Amino acid sequence: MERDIRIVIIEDDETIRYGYAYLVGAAEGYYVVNTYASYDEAANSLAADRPEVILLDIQLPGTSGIEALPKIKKVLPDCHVLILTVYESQKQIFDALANGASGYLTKATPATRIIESIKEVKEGGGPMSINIARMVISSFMKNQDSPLSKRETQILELVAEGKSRSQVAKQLFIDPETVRTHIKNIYLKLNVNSRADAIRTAKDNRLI
Amino acid sequence: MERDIRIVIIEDDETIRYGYAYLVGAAEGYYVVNTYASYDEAANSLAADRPEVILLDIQLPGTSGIEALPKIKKVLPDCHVLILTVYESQKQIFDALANGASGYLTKATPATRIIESIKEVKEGGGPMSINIARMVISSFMKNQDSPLSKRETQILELVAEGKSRSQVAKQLFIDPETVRTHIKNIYLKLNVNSRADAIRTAKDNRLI
DNA sequence: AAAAAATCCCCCGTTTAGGGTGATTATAGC
DNA sequence: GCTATAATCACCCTAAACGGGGGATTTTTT
Repeated sequence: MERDIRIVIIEDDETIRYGYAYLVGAAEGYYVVNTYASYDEAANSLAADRPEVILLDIQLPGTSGIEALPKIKKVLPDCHVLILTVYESQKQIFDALANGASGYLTKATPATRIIESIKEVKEGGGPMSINIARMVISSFMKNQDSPLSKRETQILELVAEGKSRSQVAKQLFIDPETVRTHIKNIYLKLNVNSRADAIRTAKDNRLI
Repeated sequence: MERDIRIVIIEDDETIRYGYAYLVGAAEGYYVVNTYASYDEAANSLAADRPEVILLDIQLPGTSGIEALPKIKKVLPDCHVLILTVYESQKQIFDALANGASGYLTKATPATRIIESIKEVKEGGGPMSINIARMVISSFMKNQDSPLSKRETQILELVAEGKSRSQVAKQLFIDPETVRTHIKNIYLKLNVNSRADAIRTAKDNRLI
């Protein structure tokens, strides 16, 4: 028979902390080693706890969840960390995953799903709602109703790569003067008068 | 009692197609309306099939899965599309999700997981392995051992925004000549001699 | 037929870029 | 203490690029 999965919960809200500890601890195959109200409180005991999975709140007093992540990974490199949060903000998700989190759960997630998720990350898979993935992707998608024509967009993209008129012209097999006219029109449409402003405006409105 | 979920499978490999059709069709609550070997073959019948979920192969003869996606979404806007593929290439995942796919399954995915996934996407959630998400994220992470100093990186980022020396200088409260020196050193380190080349090289190596 | 997009041309003056060569200061590593 | 790296500023130079005007043609789309 398999050993229980060792779990640590770091969450400042007492109700949620005890709730999770009870729910997860009651499930077969799961052992909640310890719970803490903050990372600072957990820091010295984590190594001794030897958790395989940590449920980590983002909003913590003192060291935030994001800040705690690399520290945790340092002492427990093989430990999987599941982030708990109320908000699904894009930046949070990015930061968490970039700092080594294994997954992301909102506090609305039902207990059964959390228990599933713990098992999944332990086995190498991972939970992640498609909505979160969509947010990531949407940040790459261009605005559908851009004031710029296709050609103008294409040229602005090259300009945003730092290319000069003549470099753009060569790449598109057109005259530098044509590139120039396009850039003039882009400036008119975006109401700017420099490359930097055009790039900034275009990026802000996701035209490029 | 609930209606069965109507499913269509589009997959050129006959073995896989029949295999999936059998496995999914045998599960309770799932009804495989039709199967096709290509999108071109399916195009005229899809509206009549009224599928709620489509399993769509990426590599198809004629119209590829990626090309088919927007067409499918046009006639069946509420239909969820799960992409089937052998390769987890970053570009494929991006394109698929950007074109409206609801999820992404590799062909190694066990049948039970596929059936789960169909239900999940139908109910609004979605399957997505954390590994895929990581690939997305990793494309944003900067190289840890960059040859560029912090200041150089910072300046190159501003240059990549189309800013001139004087604009960068103003923003960083330093002399344009200092900016220039930094840019020269960047060029040296990256072995380039133009802004466009520096930006390209830096982006290729994820320095910015 | 009208509008939008894409192409090219010439005027002008100002700014910028990039190569070369040098210096000072502070910080960090050996 | 010495050395390397980083960050700061200076002045030489030329050629290229930029942006504001003006106007024109052609193709595509509506």
